[in-house]
This record gives sequence, C-alpha cells and structure tokens, in this order.
Amino acid sequence: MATAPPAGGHGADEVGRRVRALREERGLSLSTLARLAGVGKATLSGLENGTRNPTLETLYAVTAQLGVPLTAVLSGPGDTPTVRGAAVGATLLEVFTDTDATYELYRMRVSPGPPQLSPAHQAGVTEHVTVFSGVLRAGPVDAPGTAGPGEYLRWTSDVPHSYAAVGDEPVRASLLLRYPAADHSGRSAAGPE
Amino acid sequence: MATAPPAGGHGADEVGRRVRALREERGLSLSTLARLAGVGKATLSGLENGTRNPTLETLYAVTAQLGVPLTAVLSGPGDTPTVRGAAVGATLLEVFTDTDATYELYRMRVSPGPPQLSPAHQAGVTEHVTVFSGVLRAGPVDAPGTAGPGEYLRWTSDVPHSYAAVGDEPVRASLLLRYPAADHSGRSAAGPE
DNA sequence: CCGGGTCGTTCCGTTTACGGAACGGCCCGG
DNA sequence: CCGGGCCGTTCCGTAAACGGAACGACCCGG
Repeated sequence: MATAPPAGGHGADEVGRRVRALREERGLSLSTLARLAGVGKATLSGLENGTRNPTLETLYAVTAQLGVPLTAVLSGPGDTPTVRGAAVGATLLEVFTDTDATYELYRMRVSPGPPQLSPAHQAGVTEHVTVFSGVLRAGPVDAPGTAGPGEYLRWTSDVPHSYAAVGDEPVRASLLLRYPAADHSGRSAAGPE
Repeated sequence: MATAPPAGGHGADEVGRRVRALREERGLSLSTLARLAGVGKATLSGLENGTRNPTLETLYAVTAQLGVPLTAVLSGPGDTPTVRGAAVGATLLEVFTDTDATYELYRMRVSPGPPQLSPAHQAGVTEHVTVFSGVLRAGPVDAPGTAGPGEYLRWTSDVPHSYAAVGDEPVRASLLLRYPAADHSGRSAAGPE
C-alpha cells in the first residue's frame, strides 16, 4: 500500500460519493447505470462504496455516461495551493502539452509587502505574466520590469527572479510558464536562441 | 472494452504525455519519479507510454509527487460543453457532495434572442443564479425574475423554466444547481419520465 | 579501453480490479 | 399469500495492473 498521502485520503471514497450523487440525481439505478456504461454491477458498486481502486477506463466509462467530465468527480482545482509563499499564491488552472513545449497556466495573487524570491528554473523556461489589477514588479532580480493592469511581462526564468506588488493594492494576474520539451534527438534541431 | 468511447478518445495516452511533460520539466528521471512516488518503474513507464490503464491510486501517487492536482493531467474542464441549446451554454465547473444535498456549479452564458426553455427537474431541485454581466430574465415560465450585474435569482426547478438575455448584451452568470439527497426510506423514487 | 552508474524498457510472478452469476431484500400485481 | 421483477451486495474465475528484477543502451571517469 502506498503510504498515507500527505493531505488526507486521496479521495477514493470521495469519488464514490460524487458518482453516487450524480447517479441518484438522474434517478438511475446502479444496475441501469452499470449496463449503460458497460461495466459490471460489482465494479460500480465497489466504486461507489470506495472499496475498489478503479482504473481510468472504468471511471471514464461511468462519468461519460453521466455526462460529466472526469474532473467533476475528482477533487476540484481549489484543493491545491500548488505554490505558496509569503506574498505569492498561485493556483494551477490548466496544463497544455504541445509537441515542442509544455505550458502551465496559473492564476496568481501577489500581496503587498517585501518582494518574494523564486529560485531559478530549468534552462529555456520562460514566464509570461499579464496583470489584471494592481501594479506588479517582477522578473530577474537584477533587471525586473513593472506592469500595470492590462500590461504584460516576460522573462527567462533560468535565473533567480522576484515578485512584488507596487503600492498597497494586491496584484491579480495570470502566469503562464513555458517549458521547452526535453531534447531527445540530436540537439540543436531547433537551435536555442 | 475495445469499443471506442462515443465522443473522442478518452485520452489515456494524453494523460501519459502530460505526466511525462511534467516530469521532464522538473528534470526528474523516470526511475527517480517512480521511486519517489512509490510505484514501480514498469508502472510509470507503461503509464507514460499509454500502454497501461492506471488505477486512481497509481495516478494520484504520481501527480502528488509532481505537485499537481489530479485534474491537471486529465482533460481540462473545457471539454464538456454541457450545452442545453441555442441560447444557453453552460460548463460544469465543480460538484460538491454534501450529506443532504449535491451542488453543481456551472459557468453559464446566455446569448441575446428568444427565451430558451428547460424541462422540469426532479422534485426539490433549486437553481441559484448570480449575474456577472448583462441582464438575465429567468425562472419558472409563469413567474420569471430579472437580475442585473451582481444580482441573484433563485427558484425551484421542478417546473419548466426559461432563460433569456434582456437587451443586446450577452449574459454571463454562475449557475448553482442544488439536488437534495435521494430519499432512501419509503417513497419510490421518481419513475421514468 | 574498460568498469560503474544511470537511463528507460521488458520480462515475470503476485496482487487485484474486472464482469457474470448468484444472493437476500423490497415492492407490486395476481 | 405467492410469484415476478428490480434493487444493491457478494461470490468467483479471469484478465490485467502492479512492483521487482533483469536487460541493452548510453554517458563518464579512470
């Protein structure tokens, strides 16, 4: 058995409760849903009661029949602070996987106070920040930039960088992290820079 | 099941790609991540290559070690239109399961044009709408209410009800559906429609 | 040139999630 | 009162996901 997850149970039975709730909302019996989803009654019973550890395929078959995305029965995005510091809080909203890069979209909030430092990332990683409210001063520690509402900052984050809110107002912004895909073939294919 | 899911692949290999991308972002080797997550290398290899059908427990162990929520490696919330018709579009954001009720939170958009009708739901279901922009006229067909930005509407939706945008501007709002928990004692549940 | 370390994949025996069938409980019609 | 139908759970054999070990490929340091 895997050791206990850091933050409470990993919600295997929470998933079951949500599936059962969604099923009963629709007035479906367990037997009917099992037949419609193409899974065994034993499977669905065990899933709803949390006595089984379902596979993705099983869970997808059931949620698809219920007409909800897989994410609807799993813990919502609000359960993961993802990044937490004294001044900066960020929540991972989505991950895009492209052929030559991965993008992570965060909603970010920066509270007024001293700047918060972030260590260097991998080489080639870039950060793109769009400010919605407040004034943000962020970027490499030796050359930060400033952006107000509607403005945009961009830097390569392979060096230590900092975030700070300018003035009293907290900053709300979106943060897009771009990670270039790992180089598997002969390097210099796309030639950095 | 060899049968393909009705609406596109369920993204089992898409999950693998995202996990691999997130791992490589962090500069972790497959062996290392497998050890940290407490899963076998064969398991992680098969997961990333899409040749296995992982269980929730396995997927959680891996994503937790990567520091992202489970939902980050699954198809995002944007994949389920949940559209009800021409004028109303809604996306299921989250499901809350309480002891005596289930709540479904939608982001809703109503386009200008003729009102759109929605059939009655189960008995006891209530709808709660908070308008962000535009003016919404919605509620039971015989007694609808009107709400502007920041305002709120509520009705019991066990009767046919309608949604309409007032004026030219589209309406953006949040819709909270509340389903009372099913009554397991005496009563026969709602019969087939 | 060779030995040690790590990489990711593949093989293998064990564990377990799977679907089908059987079970007791409940409701309803005859 | 009894028989049929549906409910959800439990039993059971099978298929497959699991972790550990072995494998070839690759990178370095000696």
